[in-house]
Amino acid sequence: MSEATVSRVLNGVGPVKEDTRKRVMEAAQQLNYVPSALAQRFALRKSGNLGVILPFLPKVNLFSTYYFSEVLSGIGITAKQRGYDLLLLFREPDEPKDYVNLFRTQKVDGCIILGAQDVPSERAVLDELQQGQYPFCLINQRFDGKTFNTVDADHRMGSFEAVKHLANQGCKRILFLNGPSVYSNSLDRLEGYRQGLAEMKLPYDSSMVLVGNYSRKSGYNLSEAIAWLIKEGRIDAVIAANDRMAIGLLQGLRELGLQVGKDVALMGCDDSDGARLTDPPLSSIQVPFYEVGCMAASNLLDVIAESEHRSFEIKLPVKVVVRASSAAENFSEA
Amino acid sequence: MSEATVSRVLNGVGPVKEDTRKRVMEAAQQLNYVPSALAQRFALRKSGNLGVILPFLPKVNLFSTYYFSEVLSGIGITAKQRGYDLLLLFREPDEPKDYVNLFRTQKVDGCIILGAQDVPSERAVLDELQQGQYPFCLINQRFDGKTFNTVDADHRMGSFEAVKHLANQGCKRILFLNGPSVYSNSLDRLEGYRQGLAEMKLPYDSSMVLVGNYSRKSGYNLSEAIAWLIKEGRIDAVIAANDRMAIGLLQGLRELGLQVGKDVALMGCDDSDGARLTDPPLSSIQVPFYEVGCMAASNLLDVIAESEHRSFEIKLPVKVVVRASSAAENFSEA
DNA sequence: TTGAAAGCGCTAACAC
DNA sequence: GTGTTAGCGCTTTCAA
Repeated sequence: MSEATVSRVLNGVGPVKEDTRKRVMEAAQQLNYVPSALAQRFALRKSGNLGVILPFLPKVNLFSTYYFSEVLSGIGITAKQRGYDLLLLFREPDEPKDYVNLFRTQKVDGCIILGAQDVPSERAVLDELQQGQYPFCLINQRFDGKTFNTVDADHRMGSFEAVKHLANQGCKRILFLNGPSVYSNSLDRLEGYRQGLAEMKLPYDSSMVLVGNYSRKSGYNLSEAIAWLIKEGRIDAVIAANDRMAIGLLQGLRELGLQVGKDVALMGCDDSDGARLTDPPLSSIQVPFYEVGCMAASNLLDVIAESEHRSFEIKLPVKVVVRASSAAENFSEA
Repeated sequence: MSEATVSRVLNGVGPVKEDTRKRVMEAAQQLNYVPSALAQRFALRKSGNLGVILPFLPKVNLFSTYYFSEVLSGIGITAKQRGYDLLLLFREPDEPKDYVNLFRTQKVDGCIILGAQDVPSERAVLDELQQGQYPFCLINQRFDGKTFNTVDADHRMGSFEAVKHLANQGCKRILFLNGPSVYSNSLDRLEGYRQGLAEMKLPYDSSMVLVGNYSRKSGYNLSEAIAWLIKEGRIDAVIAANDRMAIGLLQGLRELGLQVGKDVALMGCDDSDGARLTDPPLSSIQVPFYEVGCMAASNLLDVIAESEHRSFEIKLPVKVVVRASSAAENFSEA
């Protein structure tokens, strides 16, 4: 029996007589034979790997581990179903981001980039990828003026709905604690916030937007300033652009003698694990991170399989999750 | 110039005249040439991949994402430094755990297994790996009677010190809320707890050990029973075998009108992100998960490189972190 | 110090 | 339907 026949049987391609098929299968069983993925992939000139690029996470995680685990699981499960392996790539602070070499060395057939920032160096590298026709997909980050493949959540709608929710609870002056604008998230959320204020006919001025860096500490550090605004009656609600900042703020406000959910309404974004742990529990915007991961992997693998140059920009819906930190019955204004 | 020479230059092996070395390097630069890792690995019959096997995580994470991110980062950074790529392998509930095929198909040169359980099927598969001389390493899990490569934290010492700490705060009757015994962690922690009680001459009887499943919910569900014990004066402190259960318990006790840190002292284990988010903040046992990951990767890669059959069992120290949930000045007993 | 050539374990034309 | 053969892009003997 020839090598080629065995290959045909094991890959289920080409015409094979049922009888020989059986004999091959039996022999393989007997000899305990499994084909070498290494050799297969070499012969096919395809790595069979989907690369996932993680941003550098300093000791104090600016990104929540929750976010990454969810997205990663989504990608991992989807890739697996489609016969791909997941290559996890950790970025380090100093090193140049030569995503292109990942492809040129044939380590990956496609890659998904997490935590990208809208800065010139990143734009340059992504342009290079696109010019090389290397399949890649960004998660949770858009680049204005570019048509990179993206899977994102509808963050604009999220803060829009958050404002509406707070307004319906009786809040009149809502502060927005945003994150850095290198993340398109931040811009989207800000836009939704302003649209929400307009929709609900609530006042806005630029002093009602503060900026942190998405860390818990940055929320905590702003708590004095925010406590003052609350005590002065200048604001009666806060939306933070992620849960971590909201939690930091909540802890800071408590230390300053203010009760979140009573003296002020508070909402986070992401609906991470932590939102359920605080006292009071934190209202938040639920983002389907797992599905984001699935969509990214699935669409990217489609592109790879079809080797067409279709591109995609997917936006998944989010949902307001109301908990005690913003429930009307709790706070004085209502 | 021959193929062989180029190979020698790029890999820095064999004798090469400095002049030709330069010419090769320049040419490579000019042609923008990078060798195909795929072909290299095929020729060398080494995948260049370190596999990391993740346990199946159902929707409600029994394992904390914190734990995995830390361990994974440690593994990832170490592997990268040593020229290895990380292959992330998600287990799924039904599928057979055929770790051996990972090696036979040459997808990995070694693998690190997270979240292994001491159950017959897992033992069988690990035995198979060992008999096949395939290099692997367990994280945070020992198997009695086996000499598998392991990197673990000194969980026994952790709960031993936790008991001592609580005793020093004036606690006299300490309940232990353990996790399932398929994890060697749980057994180690139980042992440390009992040794600690003995050391501090505190009473023990089997009714002082309860068992949850490491989820927040399981801690929450036991809060009624535990509240009763507290109100009866039967216990004045609780050590939970992980933070998640401790946090669930804390939330449950609060709902039942008990103040943790005042009516009862509480400690968790793992010192996860969540320990800082609760009110009061949770005392816990800090485990160097990042270092655990580094050690596992580094030792396993040594074994692979030396292709000797050395085996290792490493135990890293832990540290009690005291926060308000167990601080003497807060609670009535002191 | 360099080049020629064999071979790693598969797949895919192509011929039978 | 099945076998023959030529690669895939490297590394590594061996000879020069």
